Amino acid sequence: MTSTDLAQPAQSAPPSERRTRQRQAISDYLATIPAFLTAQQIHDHLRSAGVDVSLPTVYRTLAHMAESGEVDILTHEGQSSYRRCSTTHHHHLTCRVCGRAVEIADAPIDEWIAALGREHEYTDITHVTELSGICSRCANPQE
Amino acid sequence: MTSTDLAQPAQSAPPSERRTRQRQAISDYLATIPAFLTAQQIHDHLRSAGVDVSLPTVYRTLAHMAESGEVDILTHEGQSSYRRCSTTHHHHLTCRVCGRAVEIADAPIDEWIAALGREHEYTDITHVTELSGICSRCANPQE
DNA sequence: CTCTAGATGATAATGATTCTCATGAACAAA
DNA sequence: TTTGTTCATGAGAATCATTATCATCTAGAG
Repeated sequence: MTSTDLAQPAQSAPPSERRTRQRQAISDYLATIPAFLTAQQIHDHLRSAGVDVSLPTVYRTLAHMAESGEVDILTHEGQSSYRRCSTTHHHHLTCRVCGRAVEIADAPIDEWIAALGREHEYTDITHVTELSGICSRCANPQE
Repeated sequence: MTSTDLAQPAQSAPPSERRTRQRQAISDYLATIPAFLTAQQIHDHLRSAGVDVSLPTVYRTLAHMAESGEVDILTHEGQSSYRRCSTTHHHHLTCRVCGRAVEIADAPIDEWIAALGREHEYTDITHVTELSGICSRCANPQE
């Protein structure tokens, strides 16, 4: 942590990111699910699908994926949920019943935010917007 | 919850809400602070100000106040923070450095949301928007 | 095949929040 | 003012998601 850290050979090594059975399984599973899931739910599914993976590994993998932008994190009542996502800035409209979510671009908000920044003299503004509703499928179950 | 709820004697008893020393102290303190504070922070302040109050009571009181709309709850990294607020629907622009927050009305967003609902066939949409930035005071500390 | 850094699993630790339950105190009524 | 009912409080334990520890394993380079 001092300025005399060992001189790394050419700074060449971005922490290697090994492809393991567990990471592959988690990533594959998320690729098929369009809803937000908790680490527990992901773990439960993989176990019942015969994939032997520990809960800490699920958390560690999700943390990695979140860091690299592969998943979004949504926090609700003190619990985090995860969902694969695109990498551009966007929001989610999540169904409160089934968890199905659609991604929403945020163009109209950006202008509004820029104006607020000027008005209140805040700089470097970031925003988190989460939308939830009832999707058509859950609103009309018998259709 | 059904249409045959018990006929309350004149519907006269809204759970009584006693005014206690502890609740008064918490409420008074929040009235003076324009930033989001954790239950811990509130508890610490009150204790060091000589108010004898337990942490569970702080949590209980904040829960009551949140239910009645007297405070807003902001969740960050699994921790909740609380701040007195006005009762109309609004958002916050919070300083990432000092926590100072300003309330923002949300008019422009409502229309956008209504349009999204129609487009994706989601009904009954609610939204949470949190904005954070750097306030002018923290951006220019020596001024 | 060997080597080694990074990955994993079992387990314990952490930390915010909530619950339990015996005791204390508002406040309405006498 | 005194009493009685009921809600509020405090101390401590319980919960529960998440993270840390550490010995063991393994992907992938050479």
